[in-house]
Amino acid sequence: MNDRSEQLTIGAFAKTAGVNVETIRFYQRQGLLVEPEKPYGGIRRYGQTDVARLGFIKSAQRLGFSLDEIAELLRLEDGAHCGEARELAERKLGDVRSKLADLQRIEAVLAHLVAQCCATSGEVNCPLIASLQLPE
Amino acid sequence: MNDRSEQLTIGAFAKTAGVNVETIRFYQRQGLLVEPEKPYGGIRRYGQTDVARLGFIKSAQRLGFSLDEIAELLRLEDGAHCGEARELAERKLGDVRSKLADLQRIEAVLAHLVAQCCATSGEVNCPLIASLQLPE
DNA sequence: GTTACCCCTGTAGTCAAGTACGGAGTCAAG
DNA sequence: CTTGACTCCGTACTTGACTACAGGGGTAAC
Repeated sequence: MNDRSEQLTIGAFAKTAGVNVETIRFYQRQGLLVEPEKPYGGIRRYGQTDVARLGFIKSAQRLGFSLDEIAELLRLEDGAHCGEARELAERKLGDVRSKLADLQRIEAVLAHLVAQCCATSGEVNCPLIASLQLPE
Repeated sequence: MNDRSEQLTIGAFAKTAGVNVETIRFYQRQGLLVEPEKPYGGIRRYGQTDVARLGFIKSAQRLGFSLDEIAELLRLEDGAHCGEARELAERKLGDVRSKLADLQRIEAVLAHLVAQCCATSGEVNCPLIASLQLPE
């Protein structure tokens, strides 16, 4: 896109993204982030697309995606062939939707719990657990 | 409740819940599951409430809750005092809602991607990443 | 020109969450 | 009353995801 934004050293990149420098190197080794080529004897530089990509990794991770799964998600953009990408996307979409359903159930129960708490005191068995026989 | 259901050996319990026996023992050590007291020189038995509880643990885990967080959630039922429980529940509710928002964003983008894939071929930069500058 | 700060590469250590295993005991079937 | 499957308990190993560190080098400011 615009080369102008390729300003950040790895340290600045890490700070911007709120992660450890070592984490970036680790992701590079895992193939989640690309190491920009470095100028002769010089220092690698990072830009906004890298920051965005790392932000995405961290977000997906908070939702329980493993690094391997995230790598798959990322491969959707990194030029995977069309059919393959679509299939992958559909599978992930299924995953995501079932996670959504789980979370919504938990949300409902927690909200209920907050509302009911201190209101009822006769009940003993937790609605949280009771309502969470989720299908695998 | 009904003692009749306390039938399962740890092996049967594990099979029912779809986990490894060792995982159950591990959760007991971590305080996520209670070890039922065992009859003199005998074998411990597990019931439906244990199965449900374990199911809950696994569900919460798939959503990215750590075992420590799950332990907190479980403590909501296990006789935490009311105010404390409510506070915890509210905090978790916040977590859950932000996870929901993240997931919904991912869902939208994936769905879009599946729909668009093979339809457009001029675009290069991934909407997935572009749309996922989530606030921490 | 040396001090401070950051970069590069590689290897090793940590922490959470299991998973495996060895040795002894239990229990039901044949 | 022994055999096979299972339980109990403890300890050790593994995997995923970092995190730290050692040893070497560049560059910019003083």
